[in-house]
Amino acid sequence: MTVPAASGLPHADVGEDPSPEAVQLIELLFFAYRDFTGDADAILAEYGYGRAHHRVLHFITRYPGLRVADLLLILNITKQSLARVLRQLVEGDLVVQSAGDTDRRERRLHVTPAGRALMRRLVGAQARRIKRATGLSGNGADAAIRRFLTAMIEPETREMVSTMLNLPKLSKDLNGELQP
Amino acid sequence: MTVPAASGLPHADVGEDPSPEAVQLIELLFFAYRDFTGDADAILAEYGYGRAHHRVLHFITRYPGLRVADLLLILNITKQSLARVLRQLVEGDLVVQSAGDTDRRERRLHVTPAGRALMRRLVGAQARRIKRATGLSGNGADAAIRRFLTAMIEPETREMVSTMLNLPKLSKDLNGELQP
DNA sequence: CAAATATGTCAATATGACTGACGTAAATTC
DNA sequence: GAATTTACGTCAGTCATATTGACATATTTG
Repeated sequence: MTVPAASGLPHADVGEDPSPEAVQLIELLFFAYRDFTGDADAILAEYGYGRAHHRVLHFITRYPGLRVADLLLILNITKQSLARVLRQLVEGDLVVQSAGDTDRRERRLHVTPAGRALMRRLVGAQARRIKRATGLSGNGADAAIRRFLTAMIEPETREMVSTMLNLPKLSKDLNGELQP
Repeated sequence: MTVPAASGLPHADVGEDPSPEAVQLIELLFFAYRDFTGDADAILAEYGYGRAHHRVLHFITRYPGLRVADLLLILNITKQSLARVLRQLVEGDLVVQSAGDTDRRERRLHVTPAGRALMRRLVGAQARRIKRATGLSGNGADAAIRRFLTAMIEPETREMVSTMLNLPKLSKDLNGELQP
């Protein structure tokens, strides 16, 4: 398989110096990510939701018992931005909130069966595309791709992602929930 | 190097079935793309531009002499959406328009020196991140990553990207411009 | 009890996208 | 040469997602 953006566009020209390989990857990332999110967008549109809802639903599904503050850290948005999306998910009965066990100010977030059903559809669509892509990428490509994407993440963010659920407070609580 | 999202989050849970590897890549894609665009966002903010301007500037830089219609196809947006962004780029003297040689209805788009300067900064920042990431991904990872990202693109889009500048009309005109 | 924390909410604003309708100039077709 | 099509622009209204800033409420903690 050849690389479209290169094979088809012999006369491309980006400034002076920058490495053509990097520029190629910049374009591939743009198109790949756009179509990747497109899978989910189409499904979400049926429900009247958008990407923001997807992201929230995803992380609540992935890390049940997540608090609002955790979501804000993960998504890197303001609570005002989150509020509307989260309210709609709760109103749509995809997510439920409950006061924290030890700290009743906290709103622990959980996905309802309906939310799980939607997530299955979304993950299904996106996983299908990813499976196809990794399948076409050759043997052992999987690890290389994971390393690449991981290295693309801002070190700070990377650390946040990896350590977030290990933070004393959150980890303690989550373990309590997940290993009862 | 380990994979944060996996190593740090042993208790993750997404629905029932979906392959953990795919789910992991879904998350990595989210964070990787967010931080990747973040590089450019920070620079663009200095100029009062946004991602939309970046995309337009990128493709005009990459394919000089592009027509408005081509941009609409590439970006998959409406002309009304493009109009404001393009107008701002022209007003900001980053892009110039000129009537087509053979068809004077066309607006052939070109980047000005100022536009090139901005693009150099943007590409520089993004290329740096990509270089770092590919560098950390091991030998031969480059090809695997390109194949993966290419395969992630919707086949239709993929074809569009690869053939667009080979279309009789555009290819002819562009060749005339690029190989005078 | 006072202070800090977790969350919610009101209000105003920006960006980037959309639909629909209409206009204009130039090329193409009959 | 008139009619149609094409390339592009523009006006108007809307929506989704995000922002900043200010303030409210409940609960925990020192």
